[in-house]
Amino acid sequence: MTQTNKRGRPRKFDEDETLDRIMQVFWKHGYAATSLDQIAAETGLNRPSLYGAFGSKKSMFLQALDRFSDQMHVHLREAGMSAKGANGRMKAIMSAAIDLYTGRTRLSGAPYGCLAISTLPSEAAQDPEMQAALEKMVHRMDKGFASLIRYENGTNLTEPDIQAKAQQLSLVLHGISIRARSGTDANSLKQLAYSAVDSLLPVT
Amino acid sequence: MTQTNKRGRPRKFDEDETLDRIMQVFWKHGYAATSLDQIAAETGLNRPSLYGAFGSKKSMFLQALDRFSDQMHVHLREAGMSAKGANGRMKAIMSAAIDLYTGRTRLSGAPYGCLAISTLPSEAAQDPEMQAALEKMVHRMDKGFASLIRYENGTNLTEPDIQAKAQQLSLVLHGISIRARSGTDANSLKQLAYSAVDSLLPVT
DNA sequence: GTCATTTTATACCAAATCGCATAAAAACAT
DNA sequence: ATGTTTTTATGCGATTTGGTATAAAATGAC
Repeated sequence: MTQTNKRGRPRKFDEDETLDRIMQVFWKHGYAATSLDQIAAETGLNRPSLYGAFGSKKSMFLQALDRFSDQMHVHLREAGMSAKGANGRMKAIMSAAIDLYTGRTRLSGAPYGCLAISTLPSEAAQDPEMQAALEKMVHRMDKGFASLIRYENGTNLTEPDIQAKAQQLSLVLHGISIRARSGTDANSLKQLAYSAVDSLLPVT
Repeated sequence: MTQTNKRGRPRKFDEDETLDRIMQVFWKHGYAATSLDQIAAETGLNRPSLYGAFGSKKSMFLQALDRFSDQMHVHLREAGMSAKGANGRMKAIMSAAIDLYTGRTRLSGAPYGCLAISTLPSEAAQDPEMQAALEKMVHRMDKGFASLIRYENGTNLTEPDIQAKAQQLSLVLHGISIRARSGTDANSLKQLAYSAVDSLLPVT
């Protein structure tokens, strides 16, 4: 056991809660348009404290993104558990994602779409780290969908087919996050998503 | 006929060519991360000239976006003409869009995805004009796909079905533009797109 | 209590930002 | 030529940017 004795002046803020607030600011305004002053105002901290806890602006953003990714995948995984069969589980996941994108969860307070899809593309072309982060997010979703299909599949689909279907579903969800950001309501999005799931993973 | 006599000092630059260059800068860096100095350097003009010709930064961006939208739709329409049947035409359109997204056309010099999908989402939540522009881009694509399906359809699909299919295809293409921006190569994207088209518009 | 350590708060800095004021330059009208 | 009009070029200027230096404050160690 490492000693966890706190030396020096104690922090006035909770790191996770602060990172949640940071996430919200980036989620709304994107990366470039967010200033450290905005973040300071929203978190109640001042810039030196922010820098001490999370490093540079980019480092802060990437940490918020990781946190978003983890929380989103927990959220979707839980939703997937609540139904049966590939078709049903995928619809539940789509529904949960759309709730997230349209501001109907505790994680998302407003219809800001997907943090990654809404903010990373504008940075990806000028910053390899941002591009890598985008690629990682996309691949993580691909892998998650593939493993669900693989698990629920009655050996009907070959592995390449599984991968292809998973990518198709990711495509659809990314497109849906764009539409959520453009103002489309949750019900319309769910109709779209369900019909996409039905055509890709028909009920057996 | 209004007299088109040019009064005053003649311009040293071509407006369309300059707008093309402006478009490239926004395409690569997004809206917020692009500075007027960058644009000035890239176009060879100085800021007052830019302002005189195109107005504010946002006005410049929206004009570049309109130009992109028009040129893209010409590009896709031409591609659609080159094939027969709903399935074939849609595949040709997808292929042309992917060429555009991956920097394989004269319009796009690099694999920067779609100007609209790569840059607008990050601005949409804080600026209603940007959100409206994003919505307009999405709807324009929906309408284009719907009219193609409607035209090629042998009265098999009802109008709501046509709209739904069109939106599905838009979803797919938006997702593909995200992947293009994340670095996926053109061939992989085309495989994805073709298989999506086959499942949504099967050959009769 | 005194020292070491860590966080906070204020203030600063150099660079970059958008927009515009001002004046020179280049054309046409008369 | 002289004046009018439009574009160019230089440069200002107030604001904002990300990051940090400095010092005060708050804790534990001894």
